[in-house]
Amino acid sequence: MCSAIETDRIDVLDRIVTHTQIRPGQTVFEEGDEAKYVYNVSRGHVRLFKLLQDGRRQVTGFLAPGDFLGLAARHTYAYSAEAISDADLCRFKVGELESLLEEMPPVRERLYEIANDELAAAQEQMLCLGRKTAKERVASFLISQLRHGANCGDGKAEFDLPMSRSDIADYLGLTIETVSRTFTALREEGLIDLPSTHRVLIPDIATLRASTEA
Amino acid sequence: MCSAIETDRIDVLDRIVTHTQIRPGQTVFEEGDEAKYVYNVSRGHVRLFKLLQDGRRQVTGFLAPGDFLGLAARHTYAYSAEAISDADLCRFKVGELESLLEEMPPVRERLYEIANDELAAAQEQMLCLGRKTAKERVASFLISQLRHGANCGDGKAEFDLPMSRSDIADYLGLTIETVSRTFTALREEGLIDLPSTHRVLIPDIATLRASTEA
DNA sequence: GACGCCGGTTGAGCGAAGTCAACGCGCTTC
DNA sequence: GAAGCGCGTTGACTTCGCTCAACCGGCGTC
Repeated sequence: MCSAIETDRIDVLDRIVTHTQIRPGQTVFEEGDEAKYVYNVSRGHVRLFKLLQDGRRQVTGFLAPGDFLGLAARHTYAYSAEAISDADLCRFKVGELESLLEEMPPVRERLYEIANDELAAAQEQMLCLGRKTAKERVASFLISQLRHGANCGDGKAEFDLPMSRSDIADYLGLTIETVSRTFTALREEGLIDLPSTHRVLIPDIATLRASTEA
Repeated sequence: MCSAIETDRIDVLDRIVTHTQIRPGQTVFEEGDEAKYVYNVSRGHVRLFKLLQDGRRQVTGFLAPGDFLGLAARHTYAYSAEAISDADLCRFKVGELESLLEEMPPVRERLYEIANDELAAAQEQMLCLGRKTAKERVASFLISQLRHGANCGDGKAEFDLPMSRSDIADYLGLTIETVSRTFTALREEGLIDLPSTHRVLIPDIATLRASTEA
């Protein structure tokens, strides 16, 4: 648990951490809530999203075990967070984490790097949303999910997609129907296989990557 | 110059800063370049963008005087940067800035806040690109540009747009033609006025803000 | 085991934004 | 001051992804 912190510091962390369990669809926090806590996902998956008044939703990211949640918050959270599946979270009070960081500059450094990676991912996603076609977006999404899942040697990979088609659609700025149709099209082209609804097999990663642009 | 740093530290900064001038369209750095420098804009405007192989472009942000450039970079820059107009930049070597920060924790804190604000802006932009209509995107863009320009009391505001229609289009994930048509439509609805191509007057900020969503 | 529900897929038609093309206007150049 | 050019606007037509609707299959309930 809380695997991003060096294991020899676990004892120190135990002083300030609380473990919580949440059920699918349950809210961790909502956009605009006072940012009192930072979380780390130890089990399950979480979606981050923003809403418009009329209900349109933009999913800004998905979290897997090991990922942090609420790090970038200043004062209030800039997005809402909900569990996709059953999930376990480690919760830190922002203030206590802060004083812990005083003692451990390398950890602060690491958190800064994480924030930078998040920013780079956000910019990549802007490119996707602003300038890519539906097919390119879905291909990009699958490639980006690769790191999380088991990548089985040579050019192949097979892994689970823990989120629903609706989550994927709201992440890619598309509709459910377009996501579904695009999955089908990629399958018919032999770029992917879908052993079951939430499982993807990529027979040749390089070929799929080639269809993420141009 | 370098106005984001407290003025009583200017003497320290002078030790490590280099001033550079660039012309419109000139490149500051390109995506993938080794991230040796951090910059601060002291005059003019800069655009940040990513390209796809076939030339499609996504502008990820615009910088105004006082804004930092290259802060979030790790190892290599994640985007390219070009001057929009004639611009003056302060340039710091990353390593030297780093050691300066060791002496000045509050400045590091400030840079961290800036990075977080950037991330929040990126997420807001994802919402825009993924889920808003052309009209909502243009209205959101105009509202976001408000802070930079002179805001003349009551509900009114008037300011310059330093970037071209093409830059705006690539920022909003639209075409030049759609941006132009949308400006015209907003003007015909009385939501904005366009005294000249690069100047905007917002007669009632609240009304325009209302058309940024729903 | 029949029923209802939910998530996903597929089909038909539509519409917002893109494409292609013409045109206007201000600036620079000669 | 005529010519050329870049940028912006406008118009006509096309298209990609959306909307609306039907349908399918797995799963939980009674």
